[in-house]
Amino acid sequence: MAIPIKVAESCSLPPSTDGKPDLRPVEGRDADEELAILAKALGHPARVQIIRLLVRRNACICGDIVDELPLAQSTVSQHLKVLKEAGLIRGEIDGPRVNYCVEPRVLRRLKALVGSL
Amino acid sequence: MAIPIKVAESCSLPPSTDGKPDLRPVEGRDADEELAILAKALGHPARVQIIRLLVRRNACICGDIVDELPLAQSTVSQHLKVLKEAGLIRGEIDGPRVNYCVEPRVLRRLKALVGSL
DNA sequence: TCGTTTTATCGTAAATATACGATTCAGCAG
DNA sequence: CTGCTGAATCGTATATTTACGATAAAACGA
Repeated sequence: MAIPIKVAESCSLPPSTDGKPDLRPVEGRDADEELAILAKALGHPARVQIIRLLVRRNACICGDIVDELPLAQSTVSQHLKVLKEAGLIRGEIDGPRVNYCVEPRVLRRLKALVGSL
Repeated sequence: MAIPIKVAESCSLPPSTDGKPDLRPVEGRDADEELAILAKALGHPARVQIIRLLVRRNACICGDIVDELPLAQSTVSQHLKVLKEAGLIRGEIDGPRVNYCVEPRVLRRLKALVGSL
């Protein structure tokens, strides 16, 4: 008998107001790899803080993030890059500034993956 | 006005059959640090696989885990150590073997922390 | 006691991550 | 065009992670 692969939505916590449901499986090799990538990106206190900041305020200028953290500008930029490469955040160019915001879909995906454990 | 610090239970997903609720806050510097540690421990595909294995089967002999993964015994042992140091799993000595199992409390804690994002 | 089995630890090489200052790049304002 | 501001990237030093084989340690069974 085929093992039934779980799909997301096993826990639709915050009633998830926006976006459509993510139908990709939350188990299997691909899901494991994805979860590992997302978890790794979150695996540093500074990056957790950044995500928290971006969730609280809807979006945030890079400079404001630098002000909130006790780290050099270049270091914050590196952390932002890690989060961006994992897909957790997005940066929109706004004049000379860059406005960062979380990717709700990916954050939801992370929650679904962790929830499946 | 004081900012209300969130406490866990914002999402009590799998009806959480065992154990008492974890009343520690899911925000703040300590929570960030804790989430970073747990996420980092999960930040490798092999370790995600191990956790999945231990959740599926209730517990698992170290050797069985080695059999399931395409890695050397010493490497698996190292990954187990990382997970153990993060508190996600526990190893009980059973004769010459070691029986590993997840720490449900810590796994629940991780879910609460991720859910708070 | 002597092997056998099972797991942990050691030693090590290669890769990645982390932090910083210095520099570069991009987008305005004048 | 020139200079200013904000952000990214470079260069670099140090630390951590990851993988492996080899070795040690622990718990039995004969």
